[in-house]
Amino acid sequence: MTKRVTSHDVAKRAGVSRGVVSAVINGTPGIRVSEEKRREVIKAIQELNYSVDAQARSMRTGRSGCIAAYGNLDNPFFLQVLQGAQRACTERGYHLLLYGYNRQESKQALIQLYNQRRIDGLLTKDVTGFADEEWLASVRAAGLPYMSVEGYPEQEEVPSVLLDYGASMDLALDYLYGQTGLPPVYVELYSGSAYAPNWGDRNRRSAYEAWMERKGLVPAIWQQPDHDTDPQAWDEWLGGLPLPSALLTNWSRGGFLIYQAARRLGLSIGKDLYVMAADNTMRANAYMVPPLSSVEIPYVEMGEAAAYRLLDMIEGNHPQAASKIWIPAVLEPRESTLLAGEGGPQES
Amino acid sequence: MTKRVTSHDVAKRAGVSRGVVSAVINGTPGIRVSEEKRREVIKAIQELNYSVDAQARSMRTGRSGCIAAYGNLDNPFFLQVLQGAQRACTERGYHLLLYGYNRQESKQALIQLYNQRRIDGLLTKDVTGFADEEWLASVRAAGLPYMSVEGYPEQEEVPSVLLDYGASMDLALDYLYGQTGLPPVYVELYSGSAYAPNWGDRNRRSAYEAWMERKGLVPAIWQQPDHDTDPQAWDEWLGGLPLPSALLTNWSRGGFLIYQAARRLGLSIGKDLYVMAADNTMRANAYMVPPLSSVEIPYVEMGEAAAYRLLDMIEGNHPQAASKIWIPAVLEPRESTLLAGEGGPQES
DNA sequence: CTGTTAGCGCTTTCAC
DNA sequence: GTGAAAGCGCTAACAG
Repeated sequence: MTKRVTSHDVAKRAGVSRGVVSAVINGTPGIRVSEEKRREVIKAIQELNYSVDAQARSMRTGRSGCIAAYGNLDNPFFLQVLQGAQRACTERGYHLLLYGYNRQESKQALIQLYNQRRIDGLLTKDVTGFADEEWLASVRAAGLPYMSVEGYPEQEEVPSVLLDYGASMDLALDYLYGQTGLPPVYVELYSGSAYAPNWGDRNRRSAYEAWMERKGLVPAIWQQPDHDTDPQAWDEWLGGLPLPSALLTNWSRGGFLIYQAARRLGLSIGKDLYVMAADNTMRANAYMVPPLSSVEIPYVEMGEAAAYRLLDMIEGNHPQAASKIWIPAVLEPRESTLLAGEGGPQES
Repeated sequence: MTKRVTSHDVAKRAGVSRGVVSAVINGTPGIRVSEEKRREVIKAIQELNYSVDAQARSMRTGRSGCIAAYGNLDNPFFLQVLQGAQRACTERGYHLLLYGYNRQESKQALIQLYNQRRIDGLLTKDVTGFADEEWLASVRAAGLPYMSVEGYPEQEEVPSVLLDYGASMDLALDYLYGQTGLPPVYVELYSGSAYAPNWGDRNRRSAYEAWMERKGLVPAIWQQPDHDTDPQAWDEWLGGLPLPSALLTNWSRGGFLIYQAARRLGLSIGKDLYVMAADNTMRANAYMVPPLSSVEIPYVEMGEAAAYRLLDMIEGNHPQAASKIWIPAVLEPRESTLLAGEGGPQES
């Protein structure tokens, strides 16, 4: 193992002192260095193939240059958040550490990471509407710079990036109604055995009701559990609908269930039924047959926004503005809402 | 900002010297410390809420305790690889840094990371059959411990984790044939304008041919480009098939295209056509209607295996065994290959 | 404006 | 078996 090249070596080679080398590399504000010496230093760095030792620098400066992202690694959305965060980190010269739900390694371990000076800040991808006071208390006690994606919608003082679910419903409803002229029926799935909608779904539902009211239409909501689905109930309900009908479901899985029921009943999506989803949890909307229209949550953008804000907090640039960042949903029109004449499937 | 608690403080409080503190924390082999003092130290650590400064430790030891994972953040599979790698890191006390295809920040930057002592090793998720001699040369020159997932299948000396595509085809074909008793037709998609199958697809194809030959069946291969698909060609081909037929496609996207054509022709999957995919690139097989049977690549496991091996290399535990790790594919039977009587959709 | 120097907090060798 | 001390490589404060 050949000895490591240090700033000392560079200084010697360039005929300057180590402080100058450091100043050249870091562009230290208060330090002027003549053009000639600067060139010497750069030349020496290249000739010796010198790289700054990240650990030594971090030790000296007290900054690790890393932030951590924590989330559910089973959830494809988390990858998008990571992508956004990664982009932001690269641009700002930071590094991104990845942590996921693992065994029972609690979130407290993330705070340890900060105490160990391994990270300068933390970003978590939470489930919509998530909030945990105890966790917040730990974060504050540790002084850890922190951003949540999709968490803490109702705690104004907690920095987080949120999607405006109400606006996303309006977007979907305007589109669906504009396409079909049919009063949209809302298909609301819920998880677990009892109906207990999370923050996002509560917003969706009330946005639906408000939208219908504005149009002078009467809300029609069909509510079903996500698990242990009862095909017969779906068939009866769907069979009783006037044809054609326009359906908007809160989760993309609702689209899957509707497609299945339609298949059993011999109904055609895009002719008998127009279907749209208010999210893309399955990440499969584009692959359904026919592809399922939806409004989607731009997780990449959310991750990016969260990371930028977090880095601002770390570097003390945080504009004391509101701590919430609101991101708009994106409309993705696909075939499931195309009228037959518009390039939809030929029903021969 | 209150001053940081150091091992010095702990030592003072416990009435020992700093070396002892370090020995207690790290369980340093060559250093015996009396049970009493050990207890004192642990008590002091807790009372002072002391955490080791990761940077200082790394600086001293020359190990960052981090590895980097690099891959395409647009690709959901990469998340699975990450999940496996993360699991391995957690278990072995390492940390995982995430890097992705970004702007033109070339892979060379990853080698810089090693020169900066920011990482101890690198894992890349490559596309199947990927190989890049120039990159390998850089890696070797830097002495960077390195593992590839799915890359370098034909360079025995490059450590990588690979899927046995031949075996995966046998698995799929045995299942499909066992279910249906029909000679499987192979639907082979390729990307780009000219047919230039990658390593995985070459293996798949020859495995198909060999399997058919073993059964005394005559191979039937329908080859189509993945992009700019020609619906009419698909319709004509599919319409000319005897019914029922059993279809195996190399990519799950082939399933999508088959489903679309079937829909146009009014054919029913699970009755007229049995369909199966040899991978799950779209990550949507389970959400197709009906759900699409497939053999899938256990990327989580591959990521985990790669990370463990990489950590072994870093820590010098690498058993000089073969550098290739072969992982078997996993069969996922779903409705698209169920005979009608077996719980498939009721075709009323 | 440039050079010297004092640590950052830790581990590990070396005396005791 | 235990404690003291020498750095790891860097940056920033301070002299010159």
